Amino acid sequence: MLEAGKPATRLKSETLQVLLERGLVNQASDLEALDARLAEGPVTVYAGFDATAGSLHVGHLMPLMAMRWMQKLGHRPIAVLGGGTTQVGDPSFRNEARPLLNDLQISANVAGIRRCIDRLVDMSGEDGAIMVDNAEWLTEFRFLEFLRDYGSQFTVNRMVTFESVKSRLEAQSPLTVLEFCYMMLQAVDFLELSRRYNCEMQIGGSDQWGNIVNGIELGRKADGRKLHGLTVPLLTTAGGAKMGKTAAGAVWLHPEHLSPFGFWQFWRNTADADVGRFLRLFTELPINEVERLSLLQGNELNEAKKILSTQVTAIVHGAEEARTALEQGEALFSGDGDLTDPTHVLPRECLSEGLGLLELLVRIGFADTNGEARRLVEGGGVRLNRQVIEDVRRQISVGDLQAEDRLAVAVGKRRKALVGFS
RNA sequence: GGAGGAGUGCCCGAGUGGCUAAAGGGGACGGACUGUAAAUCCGUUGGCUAAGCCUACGUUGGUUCGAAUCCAACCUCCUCCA
Repeated sequence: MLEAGKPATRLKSETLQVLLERGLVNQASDLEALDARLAEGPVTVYAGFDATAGSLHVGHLMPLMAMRWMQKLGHRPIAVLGGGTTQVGDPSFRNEARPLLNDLQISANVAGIRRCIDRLVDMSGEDGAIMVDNAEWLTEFRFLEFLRDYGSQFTVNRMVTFESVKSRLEAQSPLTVLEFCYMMLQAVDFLELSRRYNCEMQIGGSDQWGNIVNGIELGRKADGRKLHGLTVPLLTTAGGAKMGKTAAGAVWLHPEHLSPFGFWQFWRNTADADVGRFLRLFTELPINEVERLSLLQGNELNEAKKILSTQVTAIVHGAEEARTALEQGEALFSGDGDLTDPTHVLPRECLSEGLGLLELLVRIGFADTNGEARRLVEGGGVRLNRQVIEDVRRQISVGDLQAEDRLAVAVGKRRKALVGFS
């Protein structure tokens, strides 16, 4: 295992040096061979994304950043959408089977994910990145044909040794043949991509190690090709916790799942101890700049957090959105600023019909239930137009509206909304 | 196949007939402090039209005025034996 950020002087390839320096390397199948290959010239590299949700989240940013760096350095990325593999469900490190998604959900999810990836790798031009859906080939196989061609290349003996399925087997929790075959499918993906696009390298999360290794072995057995694998580290906080959750849920990359401002806020709230590492991982600032920012202390570190937030938001949502988010953040948190554009719009009629404070909080998503809203109010965490309200029976009326019929609602220090009525 | 043990709220875990919407811890959220950080302290943490009602301790039935707690069957997991 390699240590992130450690300058690797013995490496020949710039690519691997950059990835290491950025902290994007967890383990590699054959580091020296990979280094030699990368030093030789451009390679085609792929990472796969299963369509289990309508958006990718911050965890997926790691392999995507690795692909961006590689593209910058002249390599060609392929983003593989798991339209086929999602029909099976990856059992890696899971203690029970995932609920299976139907075709409709999968294709909707594929569309959302496509949109996320689109922003992160450059698809333009002849040498641009490629996006493919593995349903393209996986759905074409006939069962007997598949078993004969590929089933013969895998032994169950070997397959059960993988850490990713071990705990499931040891716990005697049922692992269906369907799920068990997932690793074969991902291996076939790699083989297929090597044949179609001359793809020689796969990047994935550390939980993908077993699946990647299977692909490498299949490439060697079936075609006698030398394929390479690289995993990125698991995204954790300095506290060691798995990362990517906020009060509002997962940190999604798709703007319809999480607003660019919400995304910016997530990064703005990074713990001090994580700033340096995150700047390295999720921005493209030169490494000496990253180091300079990491050395800031105390209050000054907040500047680094803003830079981090704005940089990452720019990569995921675009420079324009990032600037807006930064401005919003500044306005909202430096003194008496308020949001300028409504974040939610409710029909005007609900005012005359009688809109309770609790209902309002639920409607704008600041609470899941009336009970939760009640607790927030009782705890003194709710403000209307910057006034703390502790009356749970408070009704919202026309008199509460400020200029342009707007109502500023805030919960806690960080959740703020501007509700418009029309 | 035989014997024993276990399944509790988001997670871990106490609870062996009424005082139990269920101890304690973690997490999460709110408050104080601060730097939109960490640490610390305080509070909250099933739902509802909140007085009251409803739903909850693997599942389904049963005993009882009353069950997370007792009984039966079933499901799942763990340990030991074959």
